[in-house]
Amino acid sequence: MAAAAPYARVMEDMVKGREYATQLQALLRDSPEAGRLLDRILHAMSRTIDTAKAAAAEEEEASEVQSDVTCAGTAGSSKRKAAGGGDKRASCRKRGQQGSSVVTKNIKDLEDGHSWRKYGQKEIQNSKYPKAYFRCTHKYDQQCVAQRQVQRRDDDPDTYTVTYIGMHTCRDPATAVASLVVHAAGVTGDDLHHHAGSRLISFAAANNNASAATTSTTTTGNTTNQQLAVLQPLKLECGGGGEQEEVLSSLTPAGSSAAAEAMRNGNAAAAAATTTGPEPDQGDVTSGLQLQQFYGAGDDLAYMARFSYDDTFDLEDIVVFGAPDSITDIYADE
DNA sequence: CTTATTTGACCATG
DNA sequence: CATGGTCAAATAAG
Repeated sequence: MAAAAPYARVMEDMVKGREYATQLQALLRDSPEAGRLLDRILHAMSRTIDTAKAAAAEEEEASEVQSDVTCAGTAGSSKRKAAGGGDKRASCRKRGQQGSSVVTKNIKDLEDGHSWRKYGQKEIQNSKYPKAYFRCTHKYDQQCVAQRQVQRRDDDPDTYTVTYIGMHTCRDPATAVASLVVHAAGVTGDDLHHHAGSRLISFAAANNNASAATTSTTTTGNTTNQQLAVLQPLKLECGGGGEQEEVLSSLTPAGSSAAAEAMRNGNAAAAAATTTGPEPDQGDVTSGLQLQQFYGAGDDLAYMARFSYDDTFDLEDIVVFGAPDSITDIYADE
């Protein structure tokens, strides 16, 4: 820091701008159009900021964002050592490689669209708040290696420093590359709450067909409970030109769970539980599915949203097909 | 019942 | 040996 390089200034302004946009969004949340636009703005700004950060981090090891590569390789690991649970953890790091798998960022909203399972928490020296450790829910049934560490910041308890380690290799419909057709048919129209308190959305069947898939009701601590119903995907796309595996059909999670069942149905929203305690102490929140903002316009339009990864693992680039609207996620970075 | 979280103990590393 | 990361038994939640 110290030297206010042009980069720093630009970054500062960008961040400020995004912050203001976020505030504006809150004020304009009653206008779907405005909200949508703001979403786009925010998304664009976030991307710009991330890109700049990544670029800067490559040149000089900045203190905020760092990208390394974890050579997890074919780390089978996970051998249950009965008594001496010794895990040799080889961490080879390579630098300058793209497709970084370690990213840290400061965010206010812990939701990131992935389902995490907390496996530990530690008090950290010089930090007021503990650090929470998460692994992908599908670590064992799908060998997903993604991990996340969350720590509330000392200076700004409203934000968390989140470190993402490893990329998701799971096929969680909520997180993996998958296309779904959803339909914004707010049951009452009122169901389509904007992100008043929570940022969940309600989807309903695209085909009017009442065979609505499972409706997992996510109850946020508050009175907001909405239903998520996702139709079977009509089409599956691969993300980012890379050859992506098959469809989400050959999933064989060992344990028969609601999630597995839902997946079999191609239902993405299965375990969408968004726990937002009145005051999450620190990262101890397990996130579920969320398409964040969704300003569905018409009542009969069907939208197709596609999730794909960024090289930075900045999850969800939601693209909407066949609809004027676009779903964008709001990312309250930094 | 199954699955998730909590939490102290254990382990690796510098 | 201090620190941070993970395990796993107990417990909570659904």
